[in-house]
Amino acid sequence: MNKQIREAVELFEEVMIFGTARVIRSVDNPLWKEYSPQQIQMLKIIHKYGPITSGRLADVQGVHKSAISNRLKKLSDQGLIQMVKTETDQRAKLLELTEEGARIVLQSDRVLYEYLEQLLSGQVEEQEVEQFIAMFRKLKNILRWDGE
Amino acid sequence: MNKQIREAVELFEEVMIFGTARVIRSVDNPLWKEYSPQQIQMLKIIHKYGPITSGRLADVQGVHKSAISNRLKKLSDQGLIQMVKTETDQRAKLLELTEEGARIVLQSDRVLYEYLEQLLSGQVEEQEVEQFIAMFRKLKNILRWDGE
DNA sequence: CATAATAGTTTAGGGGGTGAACTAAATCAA
DNA sequence: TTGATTTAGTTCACCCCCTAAACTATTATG
Repeated sequence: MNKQIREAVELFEEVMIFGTARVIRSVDNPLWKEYSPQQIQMLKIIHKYGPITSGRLADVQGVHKSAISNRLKKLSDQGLIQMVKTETDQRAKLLELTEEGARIVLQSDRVLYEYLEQLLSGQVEEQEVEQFIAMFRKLKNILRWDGE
Repeated sequence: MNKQIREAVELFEEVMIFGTARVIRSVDNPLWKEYSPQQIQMLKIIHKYGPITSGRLADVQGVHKSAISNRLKKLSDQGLIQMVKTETDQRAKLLELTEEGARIVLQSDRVLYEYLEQLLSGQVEEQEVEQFIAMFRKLKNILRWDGE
């Protein structure tokens, strides 16, 4: 089996699978202590895709509906998400962010931005950032989780 | 704030933080159903660094000793890990893989290899693999979790 | 109208993690 | 040497994540 590919696989595992978890744990910010990455992701998805149903959220996050149900309860208890009435389907619940929820999303963007900036400062060339973007765009497309 | 960096941060988040979890969940293989990524990682670390103590494992995996204790119990119950006597320090427990444990490590390498191969087949140029390796080597160094 | 499909919730069970309390062994120091 | 302190690991309480199956309520369909 191709030696080069072997190294790629190993790096993929070390950086993506094992490394990511460490990075997340090492971000030292109250916002990340208070909300899990999955909760933040849920807020971001709602922020981006406007009023959205639980079911759709489950598809986008790639988990079962029950996982969303659970998160929803926690986040709406904290006043970050609110329900909107649906005229059409009485079963569906449309979710949207409260102002506080939107604030958290913006704040979390800043936190990650600052963390990465500090992590990368002086380590990366302008040109490497371009390469990084190109490669990660590609990765995103390849991994293109089928749930769209 | 720099638009290019903003995109890099967003891609980092989408691919690394959110994407990785999806990839892991979507690997459809009995081995990955039976053992968690953290369990696999623990086996690999023991495989690579020979007889090793719990404490050292906690450092390498970047978690508390109690998390390791828990995993250790599960994995040794399944006969993948065994204890070696230490002559020097009676408190320390040196861990090593059983033959079955070593088998699992090799098998798990194959599973990931095959999964990625199938995922990337026809999507990636030879040259891109080189770029990928270069960039991930760099990422690995930058993220260089301090626990060595 | 009765049956089937769909949206969400709930519950049980297993994975991950932290932090503090606790045992036992090793070290240090008076 | 002995008493205090540090160190290696375990255990426990508590939280998050997830799946899968059972269950309600509403909508669609034959």
